[in-house]
Amino acid sequence: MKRNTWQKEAVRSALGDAGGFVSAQALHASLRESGSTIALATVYRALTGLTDEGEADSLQQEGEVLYRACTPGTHHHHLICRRCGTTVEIEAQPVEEWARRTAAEHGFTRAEHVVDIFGVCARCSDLVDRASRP
Amino acid sequence: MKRNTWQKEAVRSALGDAGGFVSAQALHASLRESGSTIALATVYRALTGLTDEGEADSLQQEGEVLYRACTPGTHHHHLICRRCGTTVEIEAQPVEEWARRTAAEHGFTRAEHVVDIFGVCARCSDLVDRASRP
DNA sequence: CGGCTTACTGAGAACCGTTGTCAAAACCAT
DNA sequence: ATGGTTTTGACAACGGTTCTCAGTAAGCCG
Ligand SMILES: [Zn+2]
Ligand SMILES: [Zn+2]
Ligand SMILES: [Zn+2]
Ligand SMILES: [Zn+2]
Repeated sequence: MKRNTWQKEAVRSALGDAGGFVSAQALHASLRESGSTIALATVYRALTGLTDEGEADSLQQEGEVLYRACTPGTHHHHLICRRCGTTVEIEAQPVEEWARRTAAEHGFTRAEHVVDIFGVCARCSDLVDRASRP
Repeated sequence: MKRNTWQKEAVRSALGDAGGFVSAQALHASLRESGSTIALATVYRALTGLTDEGEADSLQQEGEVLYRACTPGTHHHHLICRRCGTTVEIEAQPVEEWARRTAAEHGFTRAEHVVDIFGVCARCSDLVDRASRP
């Protein structure tokens, strides 16, 4: 039987607070900073669990896996700030259809797709602009 | 000054022969099998170089980076067989526009996008079907 | 051609994110 | 409370990639 522990809850909650995509290590660090004694391996295990249960999405960037608390049960994509990780969930029916059609046209079966947009969010763009101007 | 070595040429050629996405380690293994004495680190260095010069595309899958010799100078996406790595380059103007518009709508700047379709190619689908049928 | 500079290579160590191991802790049905 | 079982924490191990550095060899110049 699956058990509930404060560690799992702490990870779920910290992931929610993060707002955007974060790495397991970053999440672990922020938990420790707020006084938690949770172990790194436990954070990894909790994140894997959340992902399996559909409560979190994950993606790979620069050799590490990033996680985010996402709306469960919905197929969606992401618009992610490269600077601060802030993320917007986006749906795009046209893209879904295009993907399905393209795969079929080339005889591919069991097709999945990866569609993500990386950019610099409004707030971060602002900060960059300000910094580069005297 | 940049120099030409048989090692770089060997990697370029092997990558071309591969046809689809392959890992640095797989490429190294296949080079050794065909008698080459090239070192693994050199394969990594050559692939990094080819990627920087736009002669190869790369993507991450399951914790490793895969490379492919791609049409240089063109923006395109990929339809990739999960089983054999066979890859088709695809262009999708509607998706390009959608990505640009979506980023702009949310105030994101310097937007890039990742759009790839993973599936099982016709040949591999065939093999799977045959195998699962008596 | 032969020498010289300097980029490149090979071998292995180091690195880093992640997963495995196992004894100790803690959850929870009874 | 008790006991069977899951989960945790500390640390070792792992796998892909990068770094280090001494030795090799491109390619320029005479
Ligand atoms: Zn931002
Ligand atoms: Zn989709
Ligand atoms: Zn295939
Ligand atoms: Zn595109």
